[in-house]
Amino acid sequence: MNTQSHTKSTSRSLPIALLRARETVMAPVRDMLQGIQITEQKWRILRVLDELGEVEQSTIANEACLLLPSLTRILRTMEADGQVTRRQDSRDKRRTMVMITDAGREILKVNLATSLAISNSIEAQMGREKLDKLLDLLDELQAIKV
Amino acid sequence: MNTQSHTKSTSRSLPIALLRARETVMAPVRDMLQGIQITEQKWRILRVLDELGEVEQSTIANEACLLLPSLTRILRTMEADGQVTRRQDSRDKRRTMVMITDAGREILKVNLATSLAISNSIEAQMGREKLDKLLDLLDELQAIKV
DNA sequence: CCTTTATAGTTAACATGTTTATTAAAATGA
DNA sequence: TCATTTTAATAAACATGTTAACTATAAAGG
Repeated sequence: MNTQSHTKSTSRSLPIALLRARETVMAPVRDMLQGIQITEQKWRILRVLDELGEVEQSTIANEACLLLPSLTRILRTMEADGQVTRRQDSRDKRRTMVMITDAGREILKVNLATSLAISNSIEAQMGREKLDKLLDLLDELQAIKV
Repeated sequence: MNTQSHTKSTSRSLPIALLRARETVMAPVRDMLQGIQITEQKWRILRVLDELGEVEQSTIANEACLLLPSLTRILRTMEADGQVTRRQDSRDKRRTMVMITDAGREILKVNLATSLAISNSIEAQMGREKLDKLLDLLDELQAIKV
């Protein structure tokens, strides 16, 4: 008898189930992004910036679910590659405001159709209702305090 | 109007929802593991090995949702730290068979109560029914082909 | 004011994620 | 049986994840 015979087996483990589900969803997205030398993280950042406009880095970190140290590095290369601009906030000099560039928006534009096709494929296979239910449950899970 | 005004906003993005939910679930697990110098990945590997016995690396990778190159590195340090043993399979010399050691099992044993408490806390807040529903939906999502 | 505390971001160090290439061994098939 | 293909694992290179320590600035409280 193993150590975790009193615990739930890994087959119904929530962390692993979340990881597996994410792999399934992200696989085609990564395929899409690989052709244009953009990582999954940079894609999320571009989407957040396109949606929210000029925001500080902490906001990006929160929205795109990235830690600040990672974000610092990623934005450095994105700025060097001309996908975003950064400037110090004049009122609060601790803050760095980040904005998407035309080149950054172009990346979103070019991949919009593929991105939509992926979403639609998932919805077609899962069904809109189940997908909504899943998103609701994930929201609820994310909101709890353990 | 932004580029993705025709797309779903990041707020109902499945990839980010999965990521956020995972962060919530893993935060207390990481707290638990940090005290004993074990990463989340090593914890998953120990659980899989305890559950399945001696298995080849590909099986671990599949069960613990890790890529083989990562696993190669992680097992190297786990073997050095005496948490697992590795041996070449005699029939198929390509395979490496991995087994948990007593020291590895001890790590599971020591953290069993905390691990259970975390699971119970999540279940208490979400409810068993919703949690099962969520696991079902995640299983279903993971099974689709995009 | 001035000290204390909190916040935004960066840096450093190490672990893992991810892709591509490579090696060795096993399976396939003419 | 031998060339071809597939599989298991590793290596290398670069990006990100994660924690701890640190800097600069702002906010709070006396």
